[in-house]
Amino acid sequence: MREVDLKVIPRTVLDLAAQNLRNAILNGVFRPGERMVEADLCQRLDVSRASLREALRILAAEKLITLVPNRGPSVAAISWDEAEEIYHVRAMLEGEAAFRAATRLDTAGLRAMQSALAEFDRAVARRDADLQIAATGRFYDAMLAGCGSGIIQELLHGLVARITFLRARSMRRPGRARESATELRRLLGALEACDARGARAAATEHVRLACETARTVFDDQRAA
Amino acid sequence: MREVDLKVIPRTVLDLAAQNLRNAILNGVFRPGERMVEADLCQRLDVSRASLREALRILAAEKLITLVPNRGPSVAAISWDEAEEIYHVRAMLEGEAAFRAATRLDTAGLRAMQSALAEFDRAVARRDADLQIAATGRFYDAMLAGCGSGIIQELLHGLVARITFLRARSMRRPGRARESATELRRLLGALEACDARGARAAATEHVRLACETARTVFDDQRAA
DNA sequence: AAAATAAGATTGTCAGACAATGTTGTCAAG
DNA sequence: CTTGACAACATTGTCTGACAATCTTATTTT
Repeated sequence: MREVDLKVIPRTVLDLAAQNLRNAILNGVFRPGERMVEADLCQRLDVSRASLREALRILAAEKLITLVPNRGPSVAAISWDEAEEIYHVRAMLEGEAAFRAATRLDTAGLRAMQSALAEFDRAVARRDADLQIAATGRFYDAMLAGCGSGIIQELLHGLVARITFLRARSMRRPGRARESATELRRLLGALEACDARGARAAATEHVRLACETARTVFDDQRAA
Repeated sequence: MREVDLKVIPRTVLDLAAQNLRNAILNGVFRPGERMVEADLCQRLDVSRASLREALRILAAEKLITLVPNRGPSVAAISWDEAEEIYHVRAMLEGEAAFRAATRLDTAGLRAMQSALAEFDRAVARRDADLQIAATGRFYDAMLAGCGSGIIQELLHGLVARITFLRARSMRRPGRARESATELRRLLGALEACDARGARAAATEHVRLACETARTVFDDQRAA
């Protein structure tokens, strides 16, 4: 018998509000830098101000919004320098995660990555950028889950969330998706071969290229 | 004329409450795993429940406390595996920070590190573990401030806070302080010589040794 | 002793209030 | 016409009080 997580996470109003807000921000419902008004959010999310403010604290901790006393919340606006730093650290951490995953990933983990990659390919064929992002997410989640470090997993999750914006735009860049697929395939290949160093190299290289693409995306957007 | 940060940070009740709680936890006023009662904290901190709960969200985001719905807050209890992961990631990030600092640190930064190290020596002579911790903190803060990556700085700050407990105990370990001083001196030497690789090596090695000491400390404490 | 139950404690959530602070628009002076 | 002062308005910071949902503990029953 398989142990499926029975512990049902109690979904509090607050959690839901935070989740909804998070999604809204990640999906670009609010524009970076845009100010948010508590009363307004309360109405839209249908929660009390007390609960909303707790939710805001959560998002602020995730750096998805900025909370300045007496000025209220605003959607976090990231500078390129900051984004670049994130990509850099991400490269390090993801490289390390890949390195570790190479010797720790079990069959189930590998299969999950393979299936995510297959889905990515389908998404590329269909030119569905959102699905591509989702598939990449699953691909990495599988790897991180099997890398043996909850801390790395946790840090990466936080960092990646902060550059979702750029990732989404990057995927829409012509040619980037196919390029990305090649890189992921190389990473997965290294993992399957238990080639830790190769996996690290593939992972860091992938992030490096993603960073380059993000750079042009960032500039383009700035122009507009 | 020197630019001193004029921007006075508005100190809200909530910030103060969070700060006080944070200090209390880091200083071991509460024991790991101990449950906290909101009403109780409200009285002690003299804030309303609404404000307190926001403060709790902040600490939860910092992983200093755990918040389980319907069960309230409890002081975070860390397992050795988790602590080891933190040390490992910390080694990576601090190594990278040192590497970058080697070519970016200015004279003022170096002087700050030197002065922190001097203070550390005095603390060692006096066998004042708390002062040692504080001096190490200043030492690293100076390095991180000059490493050119706010992200690394931010991540390290969060990680280190989660192992304060172990660090404090480790410093009290006979011989560890002096050993630590030697390692820091080596790191600073590399930075002064702009030897990036040497700096990285020194930094990671320092963390590695700290991790080993922490390990024995953790076990000892477990026995009691 | 184990299970069921009741009483008490604690949290989740809301509504409403008010002072402090920030924002905006108006108007007069330079 | 810009600049500054000032009033009017909007928004946030914080508190109080409340009540149902949930957890914990003590008590009773089997």
